[in-house]
Amino acid sequence: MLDSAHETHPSGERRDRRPGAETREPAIARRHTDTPPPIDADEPWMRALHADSGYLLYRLGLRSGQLFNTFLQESGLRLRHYAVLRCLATCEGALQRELSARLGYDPSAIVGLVDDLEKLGFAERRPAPDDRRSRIVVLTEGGRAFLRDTDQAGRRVTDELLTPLAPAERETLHKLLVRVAGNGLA
Amino acid sequence: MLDSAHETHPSGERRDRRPGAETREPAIARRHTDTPPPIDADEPWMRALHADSGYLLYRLGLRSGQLFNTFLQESGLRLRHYAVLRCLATCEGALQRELSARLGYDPSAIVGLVDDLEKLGFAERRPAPDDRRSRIVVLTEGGRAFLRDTDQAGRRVTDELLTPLAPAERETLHKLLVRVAGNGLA
DNA sequence: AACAACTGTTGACGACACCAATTATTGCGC
DNA sequence: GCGCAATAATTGGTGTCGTCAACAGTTGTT
Repeated sequence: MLDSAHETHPSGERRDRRPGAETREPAIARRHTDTPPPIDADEPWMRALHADSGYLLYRLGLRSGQLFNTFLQESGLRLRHYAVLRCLATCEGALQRELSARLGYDPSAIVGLVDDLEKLGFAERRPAPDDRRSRIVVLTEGGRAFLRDTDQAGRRVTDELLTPLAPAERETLHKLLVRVAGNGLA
Repeated sequence: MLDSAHETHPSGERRDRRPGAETREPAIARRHTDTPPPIDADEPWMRALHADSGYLLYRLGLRSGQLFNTFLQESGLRLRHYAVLRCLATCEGALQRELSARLGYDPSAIVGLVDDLEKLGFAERRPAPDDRRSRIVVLTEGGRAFLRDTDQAGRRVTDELLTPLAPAERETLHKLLVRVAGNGLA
């Protein structure tokens, strides 16, 4: 699975982007006379949005999510299910409240996710002995097997995303991302 | 308008995350006996998902988008409107088709976005003289004024997001993000 | 016993990515 | 010139997702 996660753009005419020499190619939309070209690239507010790390992060996050989902689609899961599974794998049994806090998902979202995972036999809810409100969610053997089987393919997703980066650069990027994520959710 | 783009979390009880010492705090969900702790942190598939740059990117992108939207919310716009505006500011008149390609949004999404911008008087559609199918979208004076007025606040969004990073690190991160984004959309 | 706080749960709403279909128009081949 | 594939903008529908409000069962406190 997940060999060619490339056909994201069925019609390959989406990538007419040149790295350098941006912000200038009227070429086609250049003849609606009325307004004289008031483009002053000097004006700071006229910079491209892609020059903004925040927006870049936003777009890249989207692409990353899509990539993860295409990788997971044959298993019937989606990224958020996978996140729950991975979380369960490390904390070994967690209240839904904890999952919600750790993953940054709304408590109501956890319900559906755990429902699905239970239906697939990847996790199950158990009563918490000391608090009858809570349910403890644990990974089943099936869930463990799934994680084991898909681990390698999962790594390939990030590999694919970071293709243009050398290993050392990926490390740098990762450290920076961790720093950025650090103060808020994780 | 739009001075303090900070009151992002009305109820400040969402960020109980500590930067260091993650992945270990059973503390509460630690007593559902049945399963013996089969946690082998050695097992590679048991690493936390947050150790994955791809997932980190996904979460950070989400946070970035939220931050942008709270910054824009008083103006009635959302991030995607803002992206269109900024795109128009640099290319000065673009077919909707071009906006779609540049921003990576579906053509059908552009329609609604430009509709909204037109309603707010920030942009307008003009007929393309050589192709009556196309409409050329141009920034109005109002749109230019809006960009001028909100520019500083816009920068503050990225500043806020990258708080934990020193200026040099932000530069590094930005360069890496550009590289990653480079091969696909922008 | 009464009351506030909390857990899981359901429901609704809006934003958004995605895809299919439609209309008006263009360009091309015959 | 006439049909016909391709294209720009548009509409509509579907599914995921983030967010909030409300609710029931349960806990802890007073």
